[in-house]
Amino acid sequence: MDLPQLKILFPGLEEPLYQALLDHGELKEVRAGDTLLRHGQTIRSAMLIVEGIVKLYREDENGREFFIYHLEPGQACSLSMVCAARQETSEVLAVALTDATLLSIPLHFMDAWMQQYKSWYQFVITSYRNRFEELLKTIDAIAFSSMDERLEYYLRTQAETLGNPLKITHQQIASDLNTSREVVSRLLKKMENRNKVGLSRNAIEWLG
Amino acid sequence: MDLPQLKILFPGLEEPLYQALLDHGELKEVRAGDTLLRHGQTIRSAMLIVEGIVKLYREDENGREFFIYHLEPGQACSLSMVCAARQETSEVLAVALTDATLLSIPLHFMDAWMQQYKSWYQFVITSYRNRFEELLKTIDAIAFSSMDERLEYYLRTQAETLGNPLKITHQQIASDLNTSREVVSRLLKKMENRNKVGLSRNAIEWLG
DNA sequence: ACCGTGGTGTGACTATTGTCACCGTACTTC
DNA sequence: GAAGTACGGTGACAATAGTCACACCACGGT
Repeated sequence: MDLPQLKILFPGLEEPLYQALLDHGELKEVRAGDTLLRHGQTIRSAMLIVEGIVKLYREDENGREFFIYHLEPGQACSLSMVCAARQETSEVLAVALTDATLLSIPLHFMDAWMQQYKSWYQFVITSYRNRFEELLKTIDAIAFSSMDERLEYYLRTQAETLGNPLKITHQQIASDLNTSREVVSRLLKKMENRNKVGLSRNAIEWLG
Repeated sequence: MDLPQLKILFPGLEEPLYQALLDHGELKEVRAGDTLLRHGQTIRSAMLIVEGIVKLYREDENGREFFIYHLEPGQACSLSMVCAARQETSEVLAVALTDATLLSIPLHFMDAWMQQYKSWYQFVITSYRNRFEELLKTIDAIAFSSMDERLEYYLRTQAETLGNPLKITHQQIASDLNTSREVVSRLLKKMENRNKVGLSRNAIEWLG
C-alpha cells in the first residue's frame, strides 16, 4: 500500500490525511469466507476496503441471514465507523466474499481526524449517506416488490458488482432473499424462458 | 426557546454550542399534516425536532407510502443532516403528525460546528447511528416476519411513541404497512380474540 | 329524523409464496 | 467406475396475503 494507490482508491482527501492513513492505518489481509464482524461484537476500529468484496447481512434470532449490501474497494464500513466512534456493538454480519485487504483505523484517530480534516468528515458523512441509500433501496425492494421483481433486482445488482455470469447457487440466492430454494429455481426457470437469464450449474448469466 | 429548555432537549453539548444553536438556528412552527420534506426535494438545512412528532415514509413510483420511523423531540433528521452536508436531495417523505416546532440549522454551520465542537460531531454521528438502527429493525420486520407479527410490532411501537390507545384507522395502518385494509381488519379481529388489543371506532388499544 | 360518508366486519375467491416429496444429473472421492 | 453428495427441476399441496363484493353501523350535517 503506497501513497499513489491510496489516492486513487480514496480520492479527494487532504494531503496530510493520506500520510496519516499510511502511518496509522493497519493493513489486514483476510480470506474469502472470513467473518469480519459478528452480530453483537464490539467494534474497536473503522474499516476501509482496499481490495476485495465484503458482504453485509442482517441476522435474525434463528440465524437466518438476509443480504443487505456489498462493500467494494474505496468504500468504508459505515457501521464500523459510527460504532467505532461510540464503541458500540455491531448489528450486522460482515463476511469477506473474496480474499480482501482492509485498512483498519484505530478508534481514536476517527475523532481526531474528524475535527482536523474536513475531507475526512466529508468522507465519513458521504459513506454514511451511501449506506443509508442502499438500506432504503433494500427496503423498497422488500416492501413494494414481489419475489420475482426482487430476484431480478438481486441478479442485476449482483452481476454489476460481482461480474457476469454469476457464480452462485440457487440455495445461496434463496438464503440472501430469505425465501426457499424451490421458489428461486421456479422463478429462474420462468426468467430463462423469457430470455432474461441463462442458467447452468453453479452459474447464472444475467441477460437483462 | 431558551437555553435551559435547549439543554434538556439536547443534553451533553458544549456550552458555546448551545449559544450558537440559539443564535443561528431558526425556529419553525409547522401544522399537523404539513409536509416537511418531499422526495426529490433539495435540502438546505439540518432539522432538529423541538416539539411534536414527525413521521418518515419511503415512497415508491406509484405514490405508495411505507412508514419507516418517527422522529421525536430531541432527535434530528439524519437525512437532512447528511443531505445538507452535501446539498443533495431527499429520498424520503417527512410529514408532521402533530403540530411541531423545528430548529433549522443553515447548511454552512453544519460544516463549521462539525470541526469546532466535538459534541456536535458526536451528536450527528449518534443520530445517524440511531436512524440506521431503526432502518435495520424495519428491514428485520419485513424480511423475517409475517404480516401478523409486523402488525403487532407496529402497534407496540406506535403505542409507545404516540400513546395508548392509538387514534388511527385500519386504512392508515394498512397504508403504513403496505397491505390492504381487509387484511389489517382481519388480523386485528384475531388479536382482539386473543386479548392483545381492544378495538373501537378510530381507536385501538394495545394490551400487549 | 334522515341521509351521506367513512370506518369496520366478513365471506368467497385468487394469487403468491412456502413446504414436502421425489427425481435426475453433475461432480468428487475413493 | 461406484458411491456419495450437492445442485437443480418439478408436481402437489398448504398457508398466507391480496382482491372483490357487500352489509352494517357510527357519526355529522341538514
